Amino acid sequence: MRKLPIDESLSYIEQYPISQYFSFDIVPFIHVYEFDKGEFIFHEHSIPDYLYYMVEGKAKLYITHKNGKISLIDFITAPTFMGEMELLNAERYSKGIQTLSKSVCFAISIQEVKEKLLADPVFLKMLCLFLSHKATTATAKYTQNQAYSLENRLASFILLSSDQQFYKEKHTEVCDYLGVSYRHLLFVLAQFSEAGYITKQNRGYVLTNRPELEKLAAEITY
Amino acid sequence: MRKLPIDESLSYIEQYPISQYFSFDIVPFIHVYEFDKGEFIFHEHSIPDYLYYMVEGKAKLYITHKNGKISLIDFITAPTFMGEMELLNAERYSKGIQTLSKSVCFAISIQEVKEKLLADPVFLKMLCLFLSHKATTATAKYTQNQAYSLENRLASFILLSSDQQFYKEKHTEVCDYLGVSYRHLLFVLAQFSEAGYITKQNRGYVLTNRPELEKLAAEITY
DNA sequence: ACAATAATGTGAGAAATCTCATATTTTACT
DNA sequence: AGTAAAATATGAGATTTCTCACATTATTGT
Repeated sequence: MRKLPIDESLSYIEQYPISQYFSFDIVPFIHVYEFDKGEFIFHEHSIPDYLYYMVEGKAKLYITHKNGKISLIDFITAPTFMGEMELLNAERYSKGIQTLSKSVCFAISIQEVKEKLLADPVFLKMLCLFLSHKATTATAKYTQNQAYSLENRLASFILLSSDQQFYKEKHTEVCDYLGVSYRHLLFVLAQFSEAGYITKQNRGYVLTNRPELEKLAAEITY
Repeated sequence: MRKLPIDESLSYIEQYPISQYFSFDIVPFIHVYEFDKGEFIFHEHSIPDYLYYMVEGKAKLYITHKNGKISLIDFITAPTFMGEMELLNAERYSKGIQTLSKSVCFAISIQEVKEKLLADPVFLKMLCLFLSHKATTATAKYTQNQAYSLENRLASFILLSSDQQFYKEKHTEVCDYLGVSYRHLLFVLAQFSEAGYITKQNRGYVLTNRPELEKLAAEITY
Protein backbone atom coordinates (compact mmCIF):
# COMPACT_ATOMS: atom_id res chain seq x y z
CA MET A 1 0.00 0.00 0.00
CA ARG A 2 1.36 3.37 -0.88
CA LYS A 3 -0.04 6.82 -0.64
CA LEU A 4 -0.18 8.57 -3.98
CA PRO A 5 1.46 11.97 -4.45
CA ILE A 6 -0.75 15.02 -4.47
CA ASP A 7 -0.97 15.50 -8.22
CA GLU A 8 -1.89 11.88 -8.94
CA SER A 9 -4.38 11.94 -6.09
CA LEU A 10 -6.12 15.00 -7.47
CA SER A 11 -6.28 13.45 -10.88
CA TYR A 12 -8.10 10.39 -9.49
CA ILE A 13 -10.46 12.54 -7.45
CA GLU A 14 -11.30 14.45 -10.59
CA GLN A 15 -11.78 11.34 -12.63
CA TYR A 16 -14.01 9.54 -10.15
CA PRO A 17 -16.52 11.91 -8.65
CA ILE A 18 -17.43 11.02 -5.09
CA SER A 19 -18.87 14.36 -3.97
CA GLN A 20 -22.37 13.35 -5.01
CA TYR A 21 -22.51 10.99 -2.02
CA PHE A 22 -22.01 13.72 0.54
CA SER A 23 -23.72 16.95 1.40
CA PHE A 24 -20.49 18.54 2.57
CA ASP A 25 -17.14 18.83 0.87
CA ILE A 26 -15.44 15.48 1.34
CA VAL A 27 -12.37 16.19 -0.79
CA PRO A 28 -10.23 17.63 2.03
CA PHE A 29 -10.69 14.37 3.92
CA ILE A 30 -9.62 12.07 1.11
CA HIS A 31 -6.32 10.28 0.91
CA VAL A 32 -5.65 8.27 -2.22
CA TYR A 33 -3.97 4.90 -1.78
CA GLU A 34 -2.81 2.30 -4.20
CA PHE A 35 -2.80 -1.39 -3.28
CA ASP A 36 -0.79 -4.02 -5.12
CA LYS A 37 -2.40 -7.21 -6.26
CA GLY A 38 -2.76 -9.59 -3.32
CA GLU A 39 -2.47 -6.91 -0.67
CA PHE A 40 -4.90 -6.82 2.21
CA ILE A 41 -7.16 -3.83 2.56
CA PHE A 42 -8.60 -5.21 5.79
CA HIS A 43 -7.12 -8.06 7.75
CA GLU A 44 -9.68 -10.28 9.41
CA HIS A 45 -10.64 -9.21 12.92
CA SER A 46 -8.96 -5.85 12.67
CA ILE A 47 -10.59 -2.55 13.56
CA PRO A 48 -10.58 -0.36 10.46
CA ASP A 49 -9.40 3.21 10.62
CA TYR A 50 -10.71 4.18 7.20
CA LEU A 51 -13.83 4.05 5.15
CA TYR A 52 -12.70 3.23 1.61
CA TYR A 53 -14.17 4.01 -1.74
CA MET A 54 -12.52 1.80 -4.34
CA VAL A 55 -12.35 3.49 -7.73
CA GLU A 56 -10.22 1.01 -9.63
CA GLY A 57 -9.60 -2.66 -9.05
CA LYS A 58 -11.10 -5.87 -7.79
CA ALA A 59 -10.99 -7.61 -4.42
CA LYS A 60 -12.50 -10.43 -2.47
CA LEU A 61 -14.37 -10.26 0.82
CA TYR A 62 -14.07 -13.39 2.91
CA ILE A 63 -14.03 -14.94 6.33
CA THR A 64 -12.02 -17.85 7.64
CA HIS A 65 -13.82 -20.37 9.81
CA LYS A 66 -12.49 -22.12 12.85
CA ASN A 67 -12.24 -25.38 10.94
CA GLY A 68 -10.05 -23.77 8.29
CA LYS A 69 -12.68 -23.44 5.60
CA ILE A 70 -12.93 -20.11 3.87
CA SER A 71 -16.15 -18.49 2.73
CA LEU A 72 -15.66 -16.05 -0.08
CA ILE A 73 -18.61 -13.80 0.65
CA ASP A 74 -18.33 -11.55 -2.33
CA PHE A 75 -16.22 -10.40 -5.21
CA ILE A 76 -15.90 -6.65 -4.87
CA THR A 77 -15.48 -4.52 -7.96
CA ALA A 78 -14.96 -0.79 -8.28
CA PRO A 79 -16.68 1.49 -7.75
CA THR A 80 -17.76 0.55 -4.25
CA PHE A 81 -17.47 1.41 -0.59
CA MET A 82 -15.65 -0.81 1.87
CA GLY A 83 -15.66 -0.69 5.64
CA GLU A 84 -19.08 0.91 5.84
CA MET A 85 -20.37 -1.70 8.29
CA GLU A 86 -17.47 -1.07 10.55
CA LEU A 87 -18.04 2.66 10.33
CA LEU A 88 -21.54 2.05 11.60
CA ASN A 89 -20.08 0.09 14.44
CA ALA A 90 -22.67 -2.58 13.88
CA GLU A 91 -19.72 -4.81 13.47
CA ARG A 92 -16.67 -3.82 15.31
CA TYR A 93 -14.27 -6.27 13.76
CA SER A 94 -13.85 -6.47 10.04
CA LYS A 95 -13.96 -9.37 7.69
CA GLY A 96 -10.97 -9.76 5.39
CA ILE A 97 -10.59 -7.94 2.10
CA GLN A 98 -7.76 -8.83 -0.24
CA THR A 99 -7.23 -7.28 -3.65
CA LEU A 100 -7.26 -9.42 -6.78
CA SER A 101 -5.62 -6.74 -8.90
CA LYS A 102 -3.85 -3.47 -8.39
CA SER A 103 -6.44 -1.18 -6.86
CA VAL A 104 -6.90 2.48 -6.14
CA CYS A 105 -8.96 3.59 -3.17
CA PHE A 106 -10.06 6.83 -1.60
CA ALA A 107 -9.53 6.55 2.13
CA ILE A 108 -11.57 8.62 4.54
CA SER A 109 -10.47 8.66 8.16
CA ILE A 110 -13.31 7.34 10.27
CA GLN A 111 -12.15 9.16 13.33
CA GLU A 112 -12.18 12.48 11.49
CA VAL A 113 -15.59 12.34 9.86
CA LYS A 114 -17.69 9.69 11.56
CA GLU A 115 -19.87 12.28 13.29
CA LYS A 116 -20.48 14.22 10.11
CA LEU A 117 -21.22 11.15 8.03
CA LEU A 118 -23.73 9.70 10.45
CA ALA A 119 -25.71 12.93 10.33
CA ASP A 120 -25.52 13.44 6.59
CA PRO A 121 -28.81 12.47 4.90
CA VAL A 122 -27.25 12.28 1.44
CA PHE A 123 -24.57 9.88 2.58
CA LEU A 124 -26.96 7.89 4.74
CA LYS A 125 -29.48 7.46 1.97
CA MET A 126 -26.81 6.22 -0.41
CA LEU A 127 -25.55 3.88 2.29
CA CYS A 128 -29.02 2.47 2.93
CA LEU A 129 -29.41 1.72 -0.76
CA PHE A 130 -25.97 0.19 -0.89
CA LEU A 131 -26.50 -1.99 2.18
CA SER A 132 -29.90 -3.06 1.02
CA HIS A 133 -28.59 -4.07 -2.37
CA LYS A 134 -25.71 -5.93 -0.82
CA ALA A 135 -28.04 -7.79 1.54
CA THR A 136 -30.37 -8.71 -1.29
CA THR A 137 -27.70 -10.18 -3.53
CA ALA A 138 -26.00 -11.96 -0.64
CA THR A 139 -29.27 -13.53 0.47
CA ALA A 140 -30.05 -14.62 -3.06
CA LYS A 141 -26.66 -16.22 -3.43
CA TYR A 142 -26.74 -18.05 -0.13
CA THR A 143 -30.28 -19.32 -0.32
CA GLN A 144 -29.55 -20.61 -3.81
CA ASN A 145 -26.39 -22.25 -2.57
CA GLN A 146 -28.39 -24.37 -0.22
CA ALA A 147 -31.35 -25.00 -2.48
CA TYR A 148 -29.54 -26.16 -5.62
CA SER A 149 -26.74 -28.53 -6.38
CA LEU A 150 -23.42 -27.38 -7.71
CA GLU A 151 -24.36 -28.45 -11.20
CA ASN A 152 -26.93 -25.67 -11.46
CA ARG A 153 -24.99 -23.06 -9.55
CA LEU A 154 -21.77 -23.61 -11.44
CA ALA A 155 -23.54 -23.35 -14.79
CA SER A 156 -25.00 -20.07 -13.63
CA PHE A 157 -21.64 -18.85 -12.34
CA ILE A 158 -19.82 -19.77 -15.54
CA LEU A 159 -22.33 -17.85 -17.62
CA LEU A 160 -22.10 -14.81 -15.37
CA SER A 161 -18.35 -14.69 -15.04
CA SER A 162 -17.21 -15.74 -18.49
CA ASP A 163 -16.05 -13.17 -20.91
CA GLN A 164 -16.78 -13.74 -24.57
CA GLN A 165 -17.43 -17.48 -24.27
CA PHE A 166 -14.27 -17.90 -22.24
CA TYR A 167 -14.24 -18.92 -18.58
CA LYS A 168 -11.02 -18.50 -16.65
CA GLU A 169 -11.76 -17.94 -12.97
CA LYS A 170 -9.41 -19.40 -10.39
CA HIS A 171 -10.72 -22.71 -9.06
CA THR A 172 -9.35 -21.93 -5.62
CA GLU A 173 -11.51 -18.84 -5.40
CA VAL A 174 -14.59 -20.26 -7.04
CA CYS A 175 -14.92 -23.19 -4.67
CA ASP A 176 -14.83 -20.84 -1.67
CA TYR A 177 -17.36 -18.62 -3.37
CA LEU A 178 -19.76 -21.41 -4.21
CA GLY A 179 -19.24 -23.08 -0.86
CA VAL A 180 -17.99 -26.46 -2.04
CA SER A 181 -14.71 -28.32 -1.85
CA TYR A 182 -12.04 -27.86 -4.47
CA ARG A 183 -12.34 -31.50 -5.29
CA HIS A 184 -16.03 -31.32 -5.97
CA LEU A 185 -15.72 -28.24 -8.11
CA LEU A 186 -13.19 -30.03 -10.31
CA PHE A 187 -15.48 -33.04 -10.43
CA VAL A 188 -18.44 -31.09 -11.81
CA LEU A 189 -16.20 -29.15 -14.15
CA ALA A 190 -15.02 -32.51 -15.50
CA GLN A 191 -18.66 -33.56 -15.94
CA PHE A 192 -19.32 -30.44 -17.98
CA SER A 193 -16.27 -31.17 -20.13
CA GLU A 194 -17.36 -34.76 -20.54
CA ALA A 195 -20.79 -33.60 -21.67
CA GLY A 196 -19.21 -31.13 -24.07
CA TYR A 197 -20.62 -28.02 -22.42
CA ILE A 198 -17.16 -26.60 -21.94
CA THR A 199 -13.75 -27.43 -23.37
CA LYS A 200 -10.43 -26.92 -21.66
CA GLN A 201 -8.13 -24.56 -23.55
CA ASN A 202 -4.92 -23.06 -22.27
CA ARG A 203 -5.63 -21.61 -18.85
CA GLY A 204 -9.39 -21.79 -19.04
CA TYR A 205 -12.46 -23.20 -20.72
CA VAL A 206 -14.34 -22.30 -23.87
CA LEU A 207 -18.12 -22.49 -23.59
CA THR A 208 -18.97 -25.02 -26.26
CA ASN A 209 -22.62 -25.54 -25.46
CA ARG A 210 -24.11 -22.42 -24.02
CA PRO A 211 -27.75 -23.49 -24.40
CA GLU A 212 -27.23 -26.49 -22.13
CA LEU A 213 -25.51 -24.36 -19.52
CA GLU A 214 -28.36 -21.92 -19.74
CA LYS A 215 -30.83 -24.72 -19.25
CA LEU A 216 -29.06 -25.76 -16.05
CA ALA A 217 -28.81 -22.18 -14.82
CA ALA A 218 -32.46 -21.54 -15.61
CA GLU A 219 -33.53 -24.07 -13.02
CA ILE A 220 -32.48 -21.55 -10.39
CA THR A 221 -33.76 -18.23 -11.66
CA TYR A 222 -37.15 -17.15 -10.43
CA MET B 1 -55.58 -8.63 9.42
CA ARG B 2 -57.75 -6.07 11.09
CA LYS B 3 -57.32 -2.44 11.78
CA LEU B 4 -57.51 -1.66 15.47
CA PRO B 5 -59.95 0.96 16.73
CA ILE B 6 -58.61 4.38 17.63
CA ASP B 7 -58.38 3.91 21.38
CA GLU B 8 -56.54 0.59 21.18
CA SER B 9 -54.25 2.02 18.52
CA LEU B 10 -53.31 4.96 20.68
CA SER B 11 -52.65 2.68 23.59
CA TYR B 12 -50.15 0.67 21.54
CA ILE B 13 -48.49 3.79 20.19
CA GLU B 14 -48.06 4.99 23.73
CA GLN B 15 -46.73 1.67 24.93
CA TYR B 16 -44.19 1.23 22.14
CA PRO B 17 -42.42 4.48 21.38
CA ILE B 18 -41.44 4.80 17.74
CA SER B 19 -40.96 8.57 17.55
CA GLN B 20 -37.29 8.24 18.42
CA TYR B 21 -36.65 6.87 14.94
CA PHE B 22 -37.93 9.93 13.13
CA SER B 23 -37.12 13.59 13.20
CA PHE B 24 -40.71 14.53 12.35
CA ASP B 25 -43.96 13.52 13.96
CA ILE B 26 -44.75 10.08 12.60
CA VAL B 27 -47.83 9.41 14.74
CA PRO B 28 -50.36 10.91 12.32
CA PHE B 29 -49.14 8.47 9.67
CA ILE B 30 -49.49 5.35 11.76
CA HIS B 31 -52.20 2.76 11.38
CA VAL B 32 -52.23 -0.06 13.87
CA TYR B 33 -52.98 -3.53 12.53
CA GLU B 34 -53.33 -6.87 14.16
CA PHE B 35 -52.43 -10.07 12.32
CA ASP B 36 -53.63 -13.50 13.36
CA LYS B 37 -51.22 -16.36 13.70
CA GLY B 38 -50.38 -17.73 10.26
CA GLU B 39 -51.43 -14.62 8.36
CA PHE B 40 -49.20 -13.17 5.70
CA ILE B 41 -47.80 -9.72 6.21
CA PHE B 42 -46.17 -9.80 2.77
CA HIS B 43 -46.93 -12.32 0.11
CA GLU B 44 -43.96 -13.29 -1.99
CA HIS B 45 -43.42 -11.15 -5.08
CA SER B 46 -45.92 -8.53 -4.02
CA ILE B 47 -45.23 -4.80 -3.99
CA PRO B 48 -45.68 -3.57 -0.41
CA ASP B 49 -47.75 -0.51 0.31
CA TYR B 50 -46.62 -0.16 3.89
CA LEU B 51 -43.50 0.00 5.95
CA TYR B 52 -44.24 -1.96 9.10
CA TYR B 53 -42.89 -1.72 12.61
CA MET B 54 -43.85 -4.87 14.49
CA VAL B 55 -44.31 -4.20 18.19
CA GLU B 56 -45.68 -7.55 19.32
CA GLY B 57 -45.36 -10.99 17.81
CA LYS B 58 -43.11 -13.27 15.80
CA ALA B 59 -42.89 -14.04 12.11
CA LYS B 60 -40.78 -15.78 9.54
CA LEU B 61 -39.13 -14.29 6.48
CA TYR B 62 -38.70 -16.74 3.64
CA ILE B 63 -38.43 -17.29 -0.06
CA THR B 64 -39.68 -20.19 -2.15
CA HIS B 65 -37.37 -21.49 -4.85
CA LYS B 66 -38.31 -22.64 -8.29
CA ASN B 67 -37.66 -26.25 -7.30
CA GLY B 68 -40.10 -26.02 -4.40
CA LYS B 69 -37.55 -25.74 -1.62
CA ILE B 70 -38.09 -23.04 0.94
CA SER B 71 -35.35 -20.99 2.56
CA LEU B 72 -36.34 -19.58 5.89
CA ILE B 73 -34.11 -16.54 5.87
CA ASP B 74 -34.85 -15.27 9.33
CA PHE B 75 -37.10 -15.49 12.33
CA ILE B 76 -38.39 -12.00 12.95
CA THR B 77 -39.23 -10.91 16.47
CA ALA B 78 -40.68 -7.66 17.71
CA PRO B 79 -39.64 -4.96 17.85
CA THR B 80 -38.44 -4.64 14.28
CA PHE B 81 -39.08 -2.98 10.95
CA MET B 82 -40.37 -4.90 7.94
CA GLY B 83 -40.51 -3.81 4.32
CA GLU B 84 -37.63 -1.40 4.64
CA MET B 85 -35.81 -2.87 1.67
CA GLU B 86 -38.86 -2.45 -0.47
CA LEU B 87 -39.26 1.12 0.73
CA LEU B 88 -35.77 1.78 -0.53
CA ASN B 89 -36.77 0.30 -3.84
CA ALA B 90 -33.57 -1.64 -3.91
CA GLU B 91 -35.81 -4.61 -4.17
CA ARG B 92 -39.09 -4.00 -5.80
CA TYR B 93 -40.73 -7.28 -4.99
CA SER B 94 -40.95 -8.50 -1.47
CA LYS B 95 -40.00 -11.78 0.06
CA GLY B 96 -42.71 -13.51 2.08
CA ILE B 97 -43.42 -12.77 5.71
CA GLN B 98 -45.84 -14.94 7.65
CA THR B 99 -46.63 -14.51 11.32
CA LEU B 100 -45.93 -17.29 13.79
CA SER B 101 -48.13 -15.77 16.48
CA LYS B 102 -50.72 -13.05 16.76
CA SER B 103 -48.86 -9.86 15.97
CA VAL B 104 -49.37 -6.15 16.22
CA CYS B 105 -47.78 -3.82 13.71
CA PHE B 106 -47.60 -0.12 13.06
CA ALA B 107 -48.18 0.44 9.36
CA ILE B 108 -46.83 3.51 7.64
CA SER B 109 -48.03 4.20 4.13
CA ILE B 110 -45.03 4.24 1.82
CA GLN B 111 -46.73 6.43 -0.70
CA GLU B 112 -47.49 9.04 1.94
CA VAL B 113 -44.10 9.38 3.58
CA LYS B 114 -41.45 7.88 1.32
CA GLU B 115 -40.08 11.29 0.41
CA LYS B 116 -39.86 12.44 3.99
CA LEU B 117 -38.29 9.24 5.22
CA LEU B 118 -35.57 9.16 2.60
CA ALA B 119 -34.48 12.63 3.61
CA ASP B 120 -34.65 12.10 7.35
CA PRO B 121 -31.19 11.61 8.86
CA VAL B 122 -32.52 10.16 12.09
CA PHE B 123 -34.53 7.52 10.28
CA LEU B 124 -31.79 6.83 7.77
CA LYS B 125 -29.15 6.39 10.43
CA MET B 126 -31.33 3.91 12.31
CA LEU B 127 -32.02 2.11 9.07
CA CYS B 128 -28.33 1.86 8.21
CA LEU B 129 -27.64 0.32 11.60
CA PHE B 130 -30.55 -2.03 11.21
CA LEU B 131 -29.58 -3.16 7.70
CA SER B 132 -25.98 -3.56 8.66
CA HIS B 133 -26.86 -5.70 11.64
CA LYS B 134 -29.23 -7.80 9.57
CA ALA B 135 -26.58 -8.33 6.89
CA THR B 136 -23.98 -9.31 9.46
CA THR B 137 -26.11 -11.94 11.15
CA ALA B 138 -27.39 -13.30 7.84
CA THR B 139 -23.88 -13.62 6.48
CA ALA B 140 -22.72 -15.36 9.63
CA LYS B 141 -25.56 -17.83 9.45
CA TYR B 142 -25.13 -18.64 5.79
CA THR B 143 -21.38 -18.97 5.77
CA GLN B 144 -21.64 -21.28 8.77
CA ASN B 145 -24.31 -23.29 7.04
CA GLN B 146 -21.92 -24.13 4.29
CA ALA B 147 -18.83 -24.56 6.39
CA TYR B 148 -20.16 -26.93 9.06
CA SER B 149 -22.23 -30.06 9.07
CA LEU B 150 -25.70 -30.16 10.54
CA GLU B 151 -24.39 -31.84 13.66
CA ASN B 152 -22.60 -28.66 14.71
CA ARG B 153 -25.22 -26.23 13.49
CA LEU B 154 -28.10 -28.06 15.07
CA ALA B 155 -26.34 -28.24 18.41
CA SER B 156 -25.80 -24.52 18.22
CA PHE B 157 -29.41 -23.89 17.18
CA ILE B 158 -30.81 -26.04 19.97
CA LEU B 159 -28.79 -24.17 22.55
CA LEU B 160 -29.87 -20.80 21.18
CA SER B 161 -33.54 -21.55 20.78
CA SER B 162 -34.24 -23.72 23.78
CA ASP B 163 -35.94 -22.24 26.76
CA GLN B 164 -34.94 -23.55 30.15
CA GLN B 165 -33.37 -26.77 28.90
CA PHE B 166 -36.40 -27.45 26.73
CA TYR B 167 -36.32 -27.45 22.93
CA LYS B 168 -39.60 -27.35 21.09
CA GLU B 169 -39.17 -25.70 17.70
CA LYS B 170 -41.16 -26.99 14.76
CA HIS B 171 -39.12 -29.37 12.64
CA THR B 172 -40.76 -28.10 9.48
CA GLU B 173 -39.47 -24.61 10.16
CA VAL B 174 -36.07 -25.59 11.47
CA CYS B 175 -35.10 -27.61 8.43
CA ASP B 176 -35.88 -24.67 6.16
CA TYR B 177 -33.95 -22.39 8.46
CA LEU B 178 -30.88 -24.60 8.62
CA GLY B 179 -31.08 -25.42 4.95
CA VAL B 180 -31.39 -29.19 5.15
CA SER B 181 -34.09 -31.71 4.36
CA TYR B 182 -36.70 -32.64 6.90
CA ARG B 183 -35.46 -36.18 6.76
CA HIS B 184 -31.92 -35.26 7.59
CA LEU B 185 -32.92 -33.01 10.45
CA LEU B 186 -34.84 -35.91 12.01
CA PHE B 187 -31.87 -38.15 11.41
CA VAL B 188 -29.44 -35.97 13.33
CA LEU B 189 -32.01 -35.32 16.04
CA ALA B 190 -32.26 -39.11 16.43
CA GLN B 191 -28.45 -39.28 16.68
CA PHE B 192 -28.52 -36.72 19.50
CA SER B 193 -31.22 -38.75 21.26
CA GLU B 194 -29.23 -41.94 20.77
CA ALA B 195 -26.17 -40.29 22.28
CA GLY B 196 -28.24 -39.01 25.19
CA TYR B 197 -27.69 -35.32 24.46
CA ILE B 198 -31.44 -34.74 24.25
CA THR B 199 -34.48 -36.75 25.31
CA LYS B 200 -37.88 -36.66 23.70
CA GLN B 201 -40.62 -35.55 26.05
CA ASN B 202 -44.17 -34.60 25.10
CA ARG B 203 -43.96 -32.18 22.21
CA GLY B 204 -40.27 -31.46 22.47
CA TYR B 205 -36.89 -32.43 23.82
CA VAL B 206 -35.18 -31.96 27.15
CA LEU B 207 -31.48 -31.12 26.97
CA THR B 208 -29.94 -33.96 28.91
CA ASN B 209 -26.29 -33.31 28.11
CA ARG B 210 -25.71 -29.65 27.61
CA PRO B 211 -21.90 -29.83 27.81
CA GLU B 212 -21.71 -32.16 24.83
CA LEU B 213 -24.01 -29.93 22.80
CA GLU B 214 -21.87 -26.99 23.74
CA LYS B 215 -18.79 -28.84 22.62
CA LEU B 216 -20.35 -29.41 19.20
CA ALA B 217 -21.54 -25.82 18.96
CA ALA B 218 -18.14 -24.51 20.00
CA GLU B 219 -16.56 -25.90 16.87
CA ILE B 220 -18.33 -23.15 14.98
CA THR B 221 -17.89 -20.06 17.11
CA TYR B 222 -14.96 -17.86 16.28
C1' DA C 1 -67.28 -34.40 16.39
C1' DC C 2 -65.32 -35.26 11.85
C1' DA C 3 -62.92 -34.56 7.93
C1' DA C 4 -59.14 -32.22 5.98
C1' DT C 5 -54.61 -30.59 6.48
C1' DA C 6 -50.26 -30.13 8.66
C1' DA C 7 -46.71 -32.13 11.31
C1' DT C 8 -44.14 -36.05 12.85
C1' DG C 9 -41.62 -40.28 12.18
C1' DT C 10 -38.99 -44.14 9.83
C1' DG C 11 -36.83 -47.15 6.13
C1' DA C 12 -34.11 -47.86 2.05
C1' DG C 13 -31.41 -46.55 -1.47
C1' DA C 14 -29.23 -42.97 -4.17
C1' DA C 15 -26.89 -38.70 -5.03
C1' DA C 16 -24.01 -34.91 -3.66
C1' DT C 17 -20.22 -33.67 -1.49
C1' DC C 18 -16.12 -34.32 1.50
C1' DT C 19 -11.44 -35.91 3.09
C1' DC C 20 -7.06 -37.32 2.25
C1' DA C 21 -3.22 -38.69 -0.39
C1' DT C 22 -0.35 -37.63 -3.91
C1' DA C 23 1.51 -35.85 -8.55
C1' DT C 24 2.17 -32.24 -11.83
C1' DT C 25 2.25 -27.66 -13.48
C1' DT C 26 2.38 -22.54 -12.84
C1' DT C 27 3.55 -18.57 -10.66
C1' DA C 28 6.21 -15.70 -7.64
C1' DC C 29 10.45 -14.43 -5.45
C1' DT C 30 15.45 -13.55 -4.92
C1' DA D 1 17.78 -19.37 -13.24
C1' DG D 2 16.41 -21.85 -9.28
C1' DT D 3 13.55 -22.72 -5.52
C1' DA D 4 9.49 -22.21 -2.80
C1' DA D 5 4.73 -21.61 -2.79
C1' DA D 6 0.35 -21.75 -5.03
C1' DA D 7 -2.69 -23.73 -8.20
C1' DT D 8 -4.19 -27.60 -10.85
C1' DA D 9 -5.37 -32.39 -11.24
C1' DT D 10 -7.06 -37.11 -10.16
C1' DG D 11 -8.19 -41.48 -7.49
C1' DA D 12 -10.44 -43.97 -3.79
C1' DG D 13 -13.27 -44.32 -0.17
C1' DA D 14 -16.08 -42.24 3.42
C1' DT D 15 -19.83 -38.98 5.02
C1' DT D 16 -23.38 -36.09 4.62
C1' DT D 17 -27.45 -35.14 2.85
C1' DC D 18 -31.30 -36.06 -0.35
C1' DT D 19 -35.47 -38.28 -2.45
C1' DC D 20 -39.33 -40.93 -2.15
C1' DA D 21 -42.58 -43.83 -0.11
C1' DC D 22 -45.49 -44.51 3.46
C1' DA D 23 -47.52 -44.65 8.29
C1' DT D 24 -48.88 -42.23 12.32
C1' DT D 25 -50.24 -38.49 15.21
C1' DA D 26 -51.78 -33.45 15.91
C1' DT D 27 -54.21 -29.49 14.68
C1' DT D 28 -57.72 -26.80 12.49
C1' DG D 29 -62.07 -25.49 10.52
C1' DT D 30 -67.04 -26.17 10.27
